[in-house]
Amino acid sequence: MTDQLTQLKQDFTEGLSQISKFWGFPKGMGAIFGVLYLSPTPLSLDELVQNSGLTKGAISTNVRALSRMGLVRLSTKLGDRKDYYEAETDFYKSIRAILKERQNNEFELAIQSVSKALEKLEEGVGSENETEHQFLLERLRALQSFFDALDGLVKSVVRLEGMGITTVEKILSILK
Amino acid sequence: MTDQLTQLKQDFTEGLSQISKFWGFPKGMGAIFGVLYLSPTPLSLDELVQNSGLTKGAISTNVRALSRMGLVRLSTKLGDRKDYYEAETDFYKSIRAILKERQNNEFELAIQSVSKALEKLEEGVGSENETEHQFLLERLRALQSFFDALDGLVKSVVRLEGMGITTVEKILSILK
DNA sequence: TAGAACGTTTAGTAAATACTAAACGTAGTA
DNA sequence: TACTACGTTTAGTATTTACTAAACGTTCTA
Repeated sequence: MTDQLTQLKQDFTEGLSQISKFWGFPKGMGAIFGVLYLSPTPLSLDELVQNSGLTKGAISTNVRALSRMGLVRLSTKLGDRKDYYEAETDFYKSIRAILKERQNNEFELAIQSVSKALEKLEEGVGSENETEHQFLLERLRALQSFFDALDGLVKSVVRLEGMGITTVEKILSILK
Repeated sequence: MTDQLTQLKQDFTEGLSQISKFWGFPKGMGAIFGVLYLSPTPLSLDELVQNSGLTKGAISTNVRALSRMGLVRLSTKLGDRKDYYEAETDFYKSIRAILKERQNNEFELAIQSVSKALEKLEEGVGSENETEHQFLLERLRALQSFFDALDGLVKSVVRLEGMGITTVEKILSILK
């Protein structure tokens, strides 16, 4: 392999590392995905060690996270007990998986914290000061309906089966 | 103010802190926004110190970031040299501002790293091995067109003037 | 049953990040 | 000019996070 090509691949995975970090994922996750995405064949854990510079442990945990998010698929060879990993190439599918993953964790909790507060207000907490009570009710209700809208959006994207470039184009046409 | 109400407010800002962290922003940013969002009147830096538990320095920098993202507005009183801050209540407006902010920074760079790699490939780097060269071209082109689609989406959202709940509903109707 | 070849888990460490405390700059005020 | 009231910047620190190295458990093989 030419040095230039090696360099190109390194730059690419470096770029993906940045993207990964940017979206709040570990840098290494991006790097691992990058290596897999540029590989024509599935790679074993040891091959990933060689190509990414990370150690087994790090790759083991990161690759598991990637699998959960649907960005990486596990494959095996008959008579070979190694695990092999390959990059998912349908990014729209991945988006759905990632949203689904996030939905269950922190996202739902965020919504709950608002509705919990709202509940208490409606039960009468703080109603001694009527104007403030009214103000808080208003604000929290507005926030809740915003979250509900987002939640609905996320849920319907997660449900979506045939999402792809045409879906994006349809949305674009709405946004004028 | 009742203890219950104080507690409710604290729980709420705690919740916003979590959300903030989740989306890759400092925890304190969420807390500051939470305090402002629950205040009927704009607050000064010192009032924020009292209500958020953070120090002046932290608030100064966080509030600036919030301003840039359009989540907080600065207001002043005549004959008073303090700065006063209030929460933006139009969240759709905020989304646009946040996307705009992010677009210019990391997001664009990510796209560039892909197209840079693609460029080199098309200039012939790595073409000694024809099948691999072809493979890499294919993969990078797919990734680039995905990024382009996202970029278009983000750009049109940023441009959007009257975004609101109806926009969300329109999109929902498309997603069936 | 012993050994080898795996992936996983853990304990410790390095690196990144957000904060505090205090110095600082600047602009109003006596 | 000196003093005060601000917001900002900086240097240092605490906390969090992601990683390494190594121990570990399990499964296959001789």
